Amino acid sequence: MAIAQEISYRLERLILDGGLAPEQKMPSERQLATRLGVSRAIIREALHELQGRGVIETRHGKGSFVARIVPGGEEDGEDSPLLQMFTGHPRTLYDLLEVREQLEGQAAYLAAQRATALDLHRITKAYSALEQTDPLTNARPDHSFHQAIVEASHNPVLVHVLNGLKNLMLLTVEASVANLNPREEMRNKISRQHKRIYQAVMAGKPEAAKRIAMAHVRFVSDAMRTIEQQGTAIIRVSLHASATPEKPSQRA
Amino acid sequence: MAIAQEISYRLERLILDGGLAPEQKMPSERQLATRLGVSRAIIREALHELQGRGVIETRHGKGSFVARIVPGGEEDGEDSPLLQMFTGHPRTLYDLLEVREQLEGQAAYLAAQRATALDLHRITKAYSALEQTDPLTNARPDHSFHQAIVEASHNPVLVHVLNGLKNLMLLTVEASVANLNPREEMRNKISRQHKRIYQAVMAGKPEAAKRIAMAHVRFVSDAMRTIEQQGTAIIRVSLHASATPEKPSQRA
DNA sequence: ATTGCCAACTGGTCAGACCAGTTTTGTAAA
DNA sequence: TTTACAAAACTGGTCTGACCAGTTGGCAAT
Repeated sequence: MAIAQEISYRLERLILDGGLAPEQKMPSERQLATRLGVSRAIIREALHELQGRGVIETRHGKGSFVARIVPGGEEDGEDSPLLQMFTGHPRTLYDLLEVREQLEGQAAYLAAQRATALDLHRITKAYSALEQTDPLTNARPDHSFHQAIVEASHNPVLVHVLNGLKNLMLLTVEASVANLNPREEMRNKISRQHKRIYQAVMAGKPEAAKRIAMAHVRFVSDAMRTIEQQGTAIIRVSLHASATPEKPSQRA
Repeated sequence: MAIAQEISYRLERLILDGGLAPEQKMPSERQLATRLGVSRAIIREALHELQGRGVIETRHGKGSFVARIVPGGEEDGEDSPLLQMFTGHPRTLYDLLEVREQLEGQAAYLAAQRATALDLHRITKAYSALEQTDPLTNARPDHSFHQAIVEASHNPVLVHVLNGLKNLMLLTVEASVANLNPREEMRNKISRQHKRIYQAVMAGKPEAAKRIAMAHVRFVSDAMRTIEQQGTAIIRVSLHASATPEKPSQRA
């Protein structure tokens, strides 16, 4: 075992055995280094290990201190990184769409520019399915269509990011289709937008594709805003549900 | 927050977000140090933190690996097939910059539009620091400046996504500054671009800010392409591979 | 006594060196 | 040609000594 690990182990034992009480200040790094006969670098690595384990905390200029709450077991509570804020913050949805507008736009642009014959075939297939399906009952074709375009961009980063955003969106609100489609005119407009995106991509017109795709997302965003303001409750999903991490397998 | 903590945090996020799959080998300490522009000691401290947290394990002479069991109870999913290709695929870097171009542009747009007095103060502060620092020795001011603008967009999703992309980038190549700054004219151009971005945001000119910011990223991307084609040592692993276009990167 | 400054702590970061395992590789021997 | 082995060329592990950056306490000037 490396010296650093050994020392971190010894210190942890010392703390857990009560040799060092919570809140208590530990010896300085230089002292520890001298007493234990190792370099300060090693001490620092050991301390960082304890820090990562939550056993101590360190304050610049002051020293290291035994943490108040020394975990008896192992793992403690769960961390909810940042996606917590996405809970119940409707505004986040629009932030999301704001970003999506850009990325979908770029995806359409690149797709129109780079799509191979195979890509075009896939897109056509997805588009047909979209046309022939009743959007009220099934939101998947909509997703598939957009996804096909994104993948035709041949930019794996773009695919990855948009996929992440879509997953995020599912946590906040059900896909736009669920909210918008029930409205007749909305459905028509969206349908027409899809058609124009499709045509632009197939015709290899990047600028047009981008413009239309952006307008599409923007339209959806605005529409949802309007709906929300009208008091009509947007269908939101509770994020506790989960348990169904269905993942559309995409391969590039 | 100390740099070591910051790095350990970013790496952990990267792992949790699926950027690095379990069992996968992380870049070597020396590589990370170079790419992140910090000393190896810092990298080691950060890695020890992750080690203490059980996120990675390290084997002498072999390297550090993402632990099989990552989180304390999160999704265990085995899917993260995408960022695998980031290893040794330079092209991905440009895909990344392609996406960043859009998002940084939008961030600048929104910042120019929404920045509060406090935001402007922060941006100014970051910009001053950027001006007064020797970019050769420190890439942080550059990051801080861009970050300040992104945050001024008041779009948490944008902040989140761009942060993720930045983390991804540091796995591939060190921040542009390290590669570009050594070249006198590059440094001047970039410096001028920063100035123009700064001015546009401060003046509240969204369109201009967007245009300039996008051009900035595009410029960096193009510059790196040029450098790479010139064979001038861009910070990256040299590939001895002769005639093997498809390299079956095995992981196990 | 109050103020203010400096010295002596503390942790934070860096650079370069060298040791110790592991893997690749080039070459000499079979 | 194939095999074997030793030298490179990786990887992480440790050390040293320096300097930067917050914190604190004491001492001097007011």
